[in-house]
Amino acid sequence: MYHNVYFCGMENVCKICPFSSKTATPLNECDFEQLSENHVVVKFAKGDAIIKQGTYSTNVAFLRMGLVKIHLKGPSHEQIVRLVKAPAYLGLPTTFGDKINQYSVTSVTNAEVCYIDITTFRDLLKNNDLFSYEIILDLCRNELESFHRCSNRTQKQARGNLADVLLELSDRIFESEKFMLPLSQSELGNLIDTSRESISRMLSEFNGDGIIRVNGKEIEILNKKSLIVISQNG
Amino acid sequence: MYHNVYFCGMENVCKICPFSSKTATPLNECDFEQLSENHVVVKFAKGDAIIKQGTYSTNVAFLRMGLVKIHLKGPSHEQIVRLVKAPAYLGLPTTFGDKINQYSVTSVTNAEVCYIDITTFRDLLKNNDLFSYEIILDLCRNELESFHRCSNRTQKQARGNLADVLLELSDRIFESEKFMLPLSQSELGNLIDTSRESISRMLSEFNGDGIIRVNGKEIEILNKKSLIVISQNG
DNA sequence: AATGTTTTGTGACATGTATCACAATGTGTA
DNA sequence: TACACATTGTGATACATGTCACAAAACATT
Repeated sequence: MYHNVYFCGMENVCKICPFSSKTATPLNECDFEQLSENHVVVKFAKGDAIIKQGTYSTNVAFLRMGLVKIHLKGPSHEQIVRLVKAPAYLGLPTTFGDKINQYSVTSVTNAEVCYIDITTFRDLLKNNDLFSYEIILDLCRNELESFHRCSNRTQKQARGNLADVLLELSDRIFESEKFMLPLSQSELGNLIDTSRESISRMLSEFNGDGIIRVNGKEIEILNKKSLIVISQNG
Repeated sequence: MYHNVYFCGMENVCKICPFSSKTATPLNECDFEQLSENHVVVKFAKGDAIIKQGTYSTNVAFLRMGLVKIHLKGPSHEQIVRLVKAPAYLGLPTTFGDKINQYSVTSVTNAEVCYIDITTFRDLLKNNDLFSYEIILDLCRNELESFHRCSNRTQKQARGNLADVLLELSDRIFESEKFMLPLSQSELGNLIDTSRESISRMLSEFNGDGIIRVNGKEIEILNKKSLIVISQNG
């Protein structure tokens, strides 16, 4: 675990803007200056805790690089609620809520997080309509995603959910048919609400059926269509 | 099903403000005038569809009175993702997203909804920092709630989830130990991801154990402590 | 290389709950 | 009042998946 903290110069601040790649928010001169003076970048190694449930937080965290998992203590075990890929803001509910982190965020790959002073962030929201609008857009997208995820997870059975995750990793996270599993099998279990053993059995099954090829942590999707079918059959 | 549409005069507009009862947003004179000219109130009877998944929407809906359910088509059946009590905005993700409603909203009691023209609403956001801030706060709260709900629903078994819902109805929705179930048993099943039959059996069980008293749709909570224990045991 | 620790594979078994079936009861409507 | 239709109660059965147990493999550390 290493923390490499450094202050950003102007040349790095721009990395904050493309928060939503589709509709990047232009910041004006003044905004730039404010930001460059009030934020700090921290590097995290794979597995490091970026945000810890229950702790106090006074900064806004912007994930500028890497992949992280959002997880929280459930009634019976730790639950991973989603994977988040840079660029994205982390822990906004804490920023606008009671300042106590309601969930943990842990890096799944090496990651870089940019911390912005909370008052600077709020001023930015106040003075930059487009910026607030972006934040609202993002929160709305998350809400929809939560709804869909919730209805999927609870209605499908384990095979379907695992197929979903494999497709998500391939399509959205790594954008490749072949990738290294960023999570252990028990983490995958926590993500789709099933046991470690079931994950192991299902991966073997998919492998045996020629749908994927498993080689250690390396996964190659051989038959995407089958995966989609599995993911759709309840 | 009856629709009683009427335009609001100034005296009604104020009902829009207490969107978050804790931190009501003060609107200035100008805002008031804009709003009173650009919104319409519609009454819905119990069971009416307020928003229908898949339809196009150009208005912001503000639930000023009543109780509604948010539900969407899941892979195997309709799923109720949450109950929402007035006052609250409905369908914000649609407002800020692609204008196609991603979920349905149906009234569970009689309800009154105030429709605000979308551009008026956006202008309001632009010109009123506090207002945008309220919206962001609300969305953040929803995100947290979604996370917790998701981890509860998937980790607890049916008894625990039913206990949860009964407690929520008593504490948050009706604020009374005794209330009429606003949903049928199959709707309750869709809410906590279990079958209609299981709901029936569990209600009988709770009734037999003296934890609640069931009389038709009327429920009285006799032993809240037991319900809490049940809700916490996975 | 040797050793301890974490992760993975797989069998046997227990169990919560979905599903089917059908009766009973409640509710709205002509 | 009567009839159709939706809701609820309850038994019998099936099955997906959690849990336990233990071996094999992978990985890290000295």
